[in-house]
Amino acid sequence: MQADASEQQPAAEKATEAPGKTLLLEAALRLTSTSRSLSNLGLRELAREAGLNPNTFYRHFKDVDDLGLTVIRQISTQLRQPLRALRREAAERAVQSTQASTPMLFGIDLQRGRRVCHETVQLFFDFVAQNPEAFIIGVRELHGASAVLRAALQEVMDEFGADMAEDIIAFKLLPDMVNPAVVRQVSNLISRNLFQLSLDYIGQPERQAAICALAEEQIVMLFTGASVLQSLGQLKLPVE
Amino acid sequence: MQADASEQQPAAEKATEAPGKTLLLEAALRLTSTSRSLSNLGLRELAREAGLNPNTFYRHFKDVDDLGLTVIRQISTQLRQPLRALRREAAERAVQSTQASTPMLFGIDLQRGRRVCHETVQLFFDFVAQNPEAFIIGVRELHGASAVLRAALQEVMDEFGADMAEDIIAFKLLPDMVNPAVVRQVSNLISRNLFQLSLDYIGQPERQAAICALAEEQIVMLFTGASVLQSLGQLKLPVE
DNA sequence: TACCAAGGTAGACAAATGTATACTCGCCAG
DNA sequence: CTGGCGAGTATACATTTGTCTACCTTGGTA
Repeated sequence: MQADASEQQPAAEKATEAPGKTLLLEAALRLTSTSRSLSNLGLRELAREAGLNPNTFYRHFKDVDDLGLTVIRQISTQLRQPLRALRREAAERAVQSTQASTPMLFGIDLQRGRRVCHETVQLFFDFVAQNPEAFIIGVRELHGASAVLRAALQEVMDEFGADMAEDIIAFKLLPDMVNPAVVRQVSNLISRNLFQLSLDYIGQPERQAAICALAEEQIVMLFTGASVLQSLGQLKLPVE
Repeated sequence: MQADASEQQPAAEKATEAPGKTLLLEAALRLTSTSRSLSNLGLRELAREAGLNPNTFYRHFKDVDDLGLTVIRQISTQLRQPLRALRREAAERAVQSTQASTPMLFGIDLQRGRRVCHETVQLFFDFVAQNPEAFIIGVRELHGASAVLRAALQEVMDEFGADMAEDIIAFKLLPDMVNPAVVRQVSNLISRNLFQLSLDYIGQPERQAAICALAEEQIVMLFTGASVLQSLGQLKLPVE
């Protein structure tokens, strides 16, 4: 705790990280996305994959769980803002091509909703294709054997859901009358589902178009259902 | 096949299997639902947990993956028919208490739908509470590290989804006009989601009521959305 | 100049793992 | 009675793993 500002910045950037640490983290990504699961990769195997001495591990991590947490944090920051940015881009792109005709239905503009949805899903899966390991690890460890990692990833997923809910409200993709709590609920469901679908997308390249379409339909269904039910006063609010 | 009276079943009615095999399978259930994941439990640890000699493993299984597949098959037969039976029970129970007033909406009977949904979800989560390990393992290995187990479980999940779709059509829970392919799609989504929620249900006993309600709302939303969109001709059919 | 800490390596060791070979026991058929 | 067979055990061994202690290298700083 002193005025040494040259390095060691907590949550800023990973500007100057030890090369070994980076190598280990990359090795973890490689191994986990193929053979192993984060919770159970040996530190020796890890070092081997990274081309380092086993003991180097101890210089940077305490546990394997410690490394796991680091990976998850890294993934979180790697995905979160880009996903938001991408959503904004999609929304603007869709709004931009708006015509005058707006046949409303229970307070929802179907045409526009579909367009936003289409763009968003498109960009989302492009993004998935560019960061496959992150998604594989994310979904895998979300239900993995390690309680610590599960909890951490659960939190990350919640953040993603919250982001999405915020954006939905900001862009008025659902009618104003829909309760924010319901929006959050829908968002959580959608983001969970999108992450699951991302694995299919990665694993079955021949079905990519179908998967996109599927995701789109599901989202539109949920939005429609929520709007209709809300406008009929048939929606029970999520308790606590 | 024959009336051999000499029976030995410890806790479950496993026809006439070698006691060691049963012990090993039970041990696998115990270990997997807590600490480990099917894909990576050692056969020695397994034998230890079962109170057996390590080599006994080889008498019954070739690999750990072999054992994994056995466990999955066992889980599948353990869940599939009971789940269907439970759904029928719920449907009948809900239909039985039907009054005359049936305010239709886009071809869907909201009141009745809600009742069936409520009963089904209720019974489903009761069932989850009675077979926690099966659900934990199911969801965990569905995204686990072993490709073989993943594929096997994916197939199981598809069967569940197909069952559900059949029942939805048989019980006319969605209007006839809704395309069967769409029904299947909705069913898959719902069953995926229910399995995910089952983990929350198991892991957070204090939120059980909330989770039930959540599941219910989500299902109703999807059904409503599908019906409304279909009746407006706004549903794109899933390709291929 | 000397120092020192961070990053990385080397070697060693007990423990655990997967697997092979060989043994035991109870059972039913001939 | 005997021989084979399914199920379980005992022992052994090479490999792999996590972890400890000690050493080397580098760049910055007092």
